[in-house]
Amino acid sequence: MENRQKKKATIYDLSVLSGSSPSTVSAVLNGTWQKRRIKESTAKLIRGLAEEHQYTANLQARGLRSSRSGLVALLLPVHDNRYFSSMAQTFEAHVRGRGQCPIVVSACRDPEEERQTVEQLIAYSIDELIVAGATDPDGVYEVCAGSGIKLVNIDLPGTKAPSVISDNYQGGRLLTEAIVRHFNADDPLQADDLYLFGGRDDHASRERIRGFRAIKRELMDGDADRCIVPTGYSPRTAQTAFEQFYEREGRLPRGLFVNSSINFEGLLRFMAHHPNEMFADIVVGCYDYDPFGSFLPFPVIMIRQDVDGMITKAFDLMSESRPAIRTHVVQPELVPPRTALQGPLDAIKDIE
Amino acid sequence: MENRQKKKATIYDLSVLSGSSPSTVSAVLNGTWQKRRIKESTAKLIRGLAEEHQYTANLQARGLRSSRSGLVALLLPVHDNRYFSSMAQTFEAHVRGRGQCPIVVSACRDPEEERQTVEQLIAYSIDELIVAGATDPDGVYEVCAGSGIKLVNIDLPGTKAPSVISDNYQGGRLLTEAIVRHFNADDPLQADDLYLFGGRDDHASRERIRGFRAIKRELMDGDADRCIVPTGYSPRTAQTAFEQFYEREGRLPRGLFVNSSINFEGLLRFMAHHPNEMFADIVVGCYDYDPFGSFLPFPVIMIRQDVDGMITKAFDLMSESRPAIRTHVVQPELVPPRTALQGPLDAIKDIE
DNA sequence: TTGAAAGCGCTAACAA
DNA sequence: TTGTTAGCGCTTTCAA
Repeated sequence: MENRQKKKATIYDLSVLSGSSPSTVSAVLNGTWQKRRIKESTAKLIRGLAEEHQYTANLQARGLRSSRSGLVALLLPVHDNRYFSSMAQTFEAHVRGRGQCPIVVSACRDPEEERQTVEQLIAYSIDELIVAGATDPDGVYEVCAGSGIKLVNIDLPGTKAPSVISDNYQGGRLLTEAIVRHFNADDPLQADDLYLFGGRDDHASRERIRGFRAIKRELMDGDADRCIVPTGYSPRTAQTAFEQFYEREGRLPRGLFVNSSINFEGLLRFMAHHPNEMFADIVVGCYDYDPFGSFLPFPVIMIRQDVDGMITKAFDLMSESRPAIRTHVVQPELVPPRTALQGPLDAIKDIE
Repeated sequence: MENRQKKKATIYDLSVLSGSSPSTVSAVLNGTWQKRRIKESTAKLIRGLAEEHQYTANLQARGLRSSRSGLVALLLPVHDNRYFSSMAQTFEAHVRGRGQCPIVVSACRDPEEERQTVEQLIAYSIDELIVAGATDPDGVYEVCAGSGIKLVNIDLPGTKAPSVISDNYQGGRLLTEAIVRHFNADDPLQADDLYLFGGRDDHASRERIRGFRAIKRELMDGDADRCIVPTGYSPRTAQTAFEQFYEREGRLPRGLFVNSSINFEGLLRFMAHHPNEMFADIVVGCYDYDPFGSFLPFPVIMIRQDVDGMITKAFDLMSESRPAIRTHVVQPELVPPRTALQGPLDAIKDIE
């Protein structure tokens, strides 16, 4: 490591080298030089010097001075899940496209952690923030209030900032109906054989459950309000719920509405302890799309939320000066079994 | 929005309110007050005021002054994939545990984008950087050189900074052997019926291929060097490769070593156009674990890389003052079909 | 067309 | 035990 540990060049270094003042150098290097009517020749000289000395602006200094950082953050519940990871992927592309710097962090669905994390982000003077699937969006708002940050909720709505969410009611309907219709007319699914597992008491779950019930009422006899087992968003608790059901009934319901791919992983854990035959005549609907999930040995119908649509809408709202505090709804898409959809990775050019 | 848009409190505000000097306030609020022998009572007073006025430090200012930011970055090839998203999840937990602020960004496996992104991160004065699966780790090093940033490569090794990678040779052997042994002795897999698809000319692929060939030589007759189809890391190109093979041979190989879950998605796309029966007697080995992938209708054997082990090792190296420039190897794990492993999400406490 | 100078909020000598 | 002071590197009036 015989590298010159020499410090990074600053505008002062360039100012000395070029014989101009720091402010001139600054203007040239941050693009405001046209406005300052700086001579093309000085500009060129300075740019050359900057190149030669590998100048890069100190963004902390710039941010401190201008109280904006160029940082745009996405706050996720978790990374490790195809819904949110595709959201991160899409988000990054958008932010890069606007010439800003994307940063993605997760807060584990813990309201306190959400607030603390956002507080940190604010301390770094991030300019804009998209909060996805927050447990307490309004709590996050409070933290942001007065900081001048642009805030949009996504996936789960808040009441203090504009929100963009999926049409979970419609999605719930679509998915439930697809499950029901997947059974043959000669052996139709009964209402008490169609269960919803997963989710919790949040807006998305409530809406999906509402859709689930509505379809049950429209298409089936029997009590539409039963057969709902919230488990929270965790594989473990979902697994437990499936185990308990199985313990009690000696089998699984034939129709299964699983309220997120995370909960679906609970079903995988259950499957690991039981032979494939047990799932021979089961139909699963999963709210959220996972390409591998779509090809399991039983029919899996999925809902893909329009992540790109939601992110796009969120940035539209960001760029409004004073967006209305309302909730925008984006339509999700039904995905039949054995379907491999294109994803955000397909937008990336292949290497080699 | 009748919120006071009043500016955030600074140490000067608190200095006035408390009657102490800014430096005292600063010391109290950043933990160096013990060292400065500040009276417990003044400290308490100041902390009270800070609380009351919701003071939070301006981290840009602190970073500018101290030329460290508290930011620790992870550079990923892509987000949208269970290997890297679990890496992000694990990384965040580690960084949070050290009281720093994690930020995760992706660079699409593009060497130029990798360098530019890192340059930006440096401009924000990040303190430490983990570069995962970089196409050009040494290029990234060059950008970091002289910036004082701690750098560790992970997943794919470099020659200029310490690296932590999986034992891809051993993993390749494990996986290949498991595929071969999955076939019955009365109808064993032939060498020309065992193909490796995916990957490209990087260290990981080369090592896996070396393991693949070694096992072929040890366990099978025939040419061990054939049957290798690199496709790059993209679903699309992998799909094309499968299609072309099928076009040519009228079937798929019975033994399939797929060089990453991303390439496995290419196989999914192929599957979407062909009936399940075509895959009836196929055995797939996938280098990388995906819980849903493990339960597909044919036997899928997977390799799970020890993400937590690698991240832990990486941070160990970071904390060494001058770590040796060498490559540390971590053992991956073979995952039999139909296995639902615990992941980083399981470390998160369940809500509700 | 350019320069001088103030200051963003914080830290860390050095004084007192 | 605490205050004074000088910047960190940049932007941005205001003057020239």
